[in-house]
Amino acid sequence: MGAATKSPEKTRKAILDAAERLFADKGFEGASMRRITSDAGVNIAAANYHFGSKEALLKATLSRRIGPVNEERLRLLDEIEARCGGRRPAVEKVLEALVAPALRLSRDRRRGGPAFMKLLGRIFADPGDKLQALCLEQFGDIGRRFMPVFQRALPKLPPVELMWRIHFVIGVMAHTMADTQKLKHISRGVCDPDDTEGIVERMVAFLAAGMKASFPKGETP
Amino acid sequence: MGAATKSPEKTRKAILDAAERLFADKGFEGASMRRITSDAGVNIAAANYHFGSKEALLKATLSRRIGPVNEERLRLLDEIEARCGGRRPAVEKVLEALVAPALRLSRDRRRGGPAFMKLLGRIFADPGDKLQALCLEQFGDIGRRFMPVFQRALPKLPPVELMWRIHFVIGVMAHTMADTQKLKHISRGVCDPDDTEGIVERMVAFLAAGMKASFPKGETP
DNA sequence: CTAGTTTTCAAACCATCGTTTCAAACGAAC
DNA sequence: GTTCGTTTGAAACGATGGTTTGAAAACTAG
Repeated sequence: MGAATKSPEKTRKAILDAAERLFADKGFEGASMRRITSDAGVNIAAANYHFGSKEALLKATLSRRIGPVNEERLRLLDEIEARCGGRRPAVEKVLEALVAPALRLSRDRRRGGPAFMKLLGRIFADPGDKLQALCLEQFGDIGRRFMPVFQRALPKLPPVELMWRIHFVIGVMAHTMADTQKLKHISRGVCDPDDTEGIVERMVAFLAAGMKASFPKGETP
Repeated sequence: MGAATKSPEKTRKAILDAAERLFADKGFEGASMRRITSDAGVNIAAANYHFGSKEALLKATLSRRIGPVNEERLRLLDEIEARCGGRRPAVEKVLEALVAPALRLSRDRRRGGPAFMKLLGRIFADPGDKLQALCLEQFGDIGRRFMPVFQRALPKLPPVELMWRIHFVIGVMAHTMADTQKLKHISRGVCDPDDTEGIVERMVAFLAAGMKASFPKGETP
């Protein structure tokens, strides 16, 4: 009845690591189970034995990383609300709670690093039915938790406008997360994609200004 | 020696239309030549006969639409520079020249519509080697033309910050272009993705505020 | 009309895909 | 050591992928 305690977990991890890198590089359809298991140094049947299917493997690959990130987001948000008591929270802080944990993940090479960021950005931009549903499943709670806090931080902004702006925020996040090196190439080394804290600062400054902007139909909140 | 003048162009167009829709919906790897040609109502060999390969078909699909959009972007930018003479151009106008043509394309159902926007957003978010190169090939000129105008519109913003912010702008564009219906679903119908001019207004307002924001290291331009 | 080219078609080719099978190897419990 | 559930391995399955082939069909030119 006892399970083998060492080897199975190693193969699971090896498969997840290889899947993370290959899904990020080639996309869901572009990465093959054969290449994944080959890179992981295990038999192809082991992947289906441990995860059931390719789609389930992708799901496991995402969950392994997104879980902790989302937990830290919620923790930061709790902290913000605790500190500001009844007063209205600063948009900058809320944005940072949303943006920073994901971006910081990119520096922790032991926990996924650039590969997973690329993967996340790719999944976000994928209009495929299944990946779309997977997205909502992984981020639905975050959306429901952050939305009202944003609304309290910007009480004069109509809900429609707020939704659009959060949509824009997600676009900036996804695009910045999806690519860590292209900008360095384009800017000929001027922009450093490894300066995570610098990027967080810049994103928060940019996004906060956008969130607080006066909106087409009228008043400035 | 003479070419059949009517039918071949119809098949080419049918293939391009089907490819546009399927590449957008399923991605490059996810869309099959068989499905594309089947949807187009032509034989599968016709695609390889007219375009040579799947990759060349994608390239043709992109070129057909991007050309006119980029031309209008440059036209609008010329117009802006002509009107403001030596004075510094308004960031809002420059942003609109960059953003509006692509977004307006989505309303012209005869010229591609939502399918192509989805496709473009997808290509942008794709970290694959070939698609990345294809992207730079199609948008390199636009970047080189817009960059200095943005710099003149925001003279006090250091070039590094400007590059990052343009990077953010591209993220918002790509994400908004890539998805026309998801937001409607999430917002339970509150946000209308078909209100193109409204979206342009909102994006320009949001992005202009972000571009003009004070930056971390110091002064507000 | 005929000759010659361009375009279409059904079929086949060969590779690769995700998944399954089933027997061998393994590890812990008795 | 024997037993039993867990994990791995090589091979095969059925399906689908992009691409090619060679002949029929459609067209233009003379």
